[in-house]
Amino acid sequence: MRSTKKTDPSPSATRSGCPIATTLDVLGDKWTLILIRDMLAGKSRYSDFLGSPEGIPTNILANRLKRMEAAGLVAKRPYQTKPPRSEYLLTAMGRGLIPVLHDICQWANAYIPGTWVPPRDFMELRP
Amino acid sequence: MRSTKKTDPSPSATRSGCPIATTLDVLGDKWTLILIRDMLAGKSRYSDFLGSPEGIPTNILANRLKRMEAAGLVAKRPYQTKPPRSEYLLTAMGRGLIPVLHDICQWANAYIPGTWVPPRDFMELRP
DNA sequence: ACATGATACTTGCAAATAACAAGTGACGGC
DNA sequence: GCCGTCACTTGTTATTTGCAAGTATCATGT
Repeated sequence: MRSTKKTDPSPSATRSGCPIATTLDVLGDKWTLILIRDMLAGKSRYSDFLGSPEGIPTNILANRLKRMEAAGLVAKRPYQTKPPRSEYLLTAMGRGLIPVLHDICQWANAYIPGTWVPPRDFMELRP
Repeated sequence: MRSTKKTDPSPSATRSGCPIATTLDVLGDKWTLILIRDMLAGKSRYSDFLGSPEGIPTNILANRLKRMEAAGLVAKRPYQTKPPRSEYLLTAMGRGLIPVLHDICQWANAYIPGTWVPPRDFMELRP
């Protein structure tokens, strides 16, 4: 029998070898890229992510952090033990998405009126 | 009162003005970018999309085509009337996603082993 | 010592969404 | 008329999401 006890990190089955389909299997949802954006903007702690304007629910946040760790996008690193606390940092794989995020921003600014122009330091990030 | 009779094209509420969040509100799911990929590869008809290896369900396909049309990503154009048949073509907005798709392919090829290298003519597409 | 508060989660449950299977309507060919 | 194709729609069930509330671990104040 399958042991699906607590929060399941996710399916992790890929639908095809297509790079686009496989990528969507990893980050094809409404929250994962938001978290990567936050991490690129310097956020690293649970409460940081909760503070973002989109308002991610706590259970979704915990679940996404787990599956992002499982996927290799982020690394969880303890920064103190007394109350056990960790921070979540992007791996090279995670930072590799910077060009994708840049393109998305430019696309949104070009085609969706009302989208904010990102701060320069965000657009100057390099993998 | 709102008339939500048949297949609802979707929510269309944006969570914030962030270009990334707004973009995810439009195409942050597992199927929309797959359809855009297919259209860039020359597919334009309902049965074409059903034939892709990922196996999109028919109701999801109909729903996504509707919301993509509502979002301005695709245009539905009748190509015959006798049995009423239409094709779905990318708009400039839809083709504007080409750089995003290219970056995603390169990212997947770099970080996810086993992903196919896209055909050259796909990687040479320009918006 | 004990209550209060902060941080990082987990759990329960209702609502929304997705997947699967089957059905419908408009034709075209035989 | 009957069969098949294409483009959907309609049920029904399974999975995922969102919201509210609860829990565990410690720090700090009194």
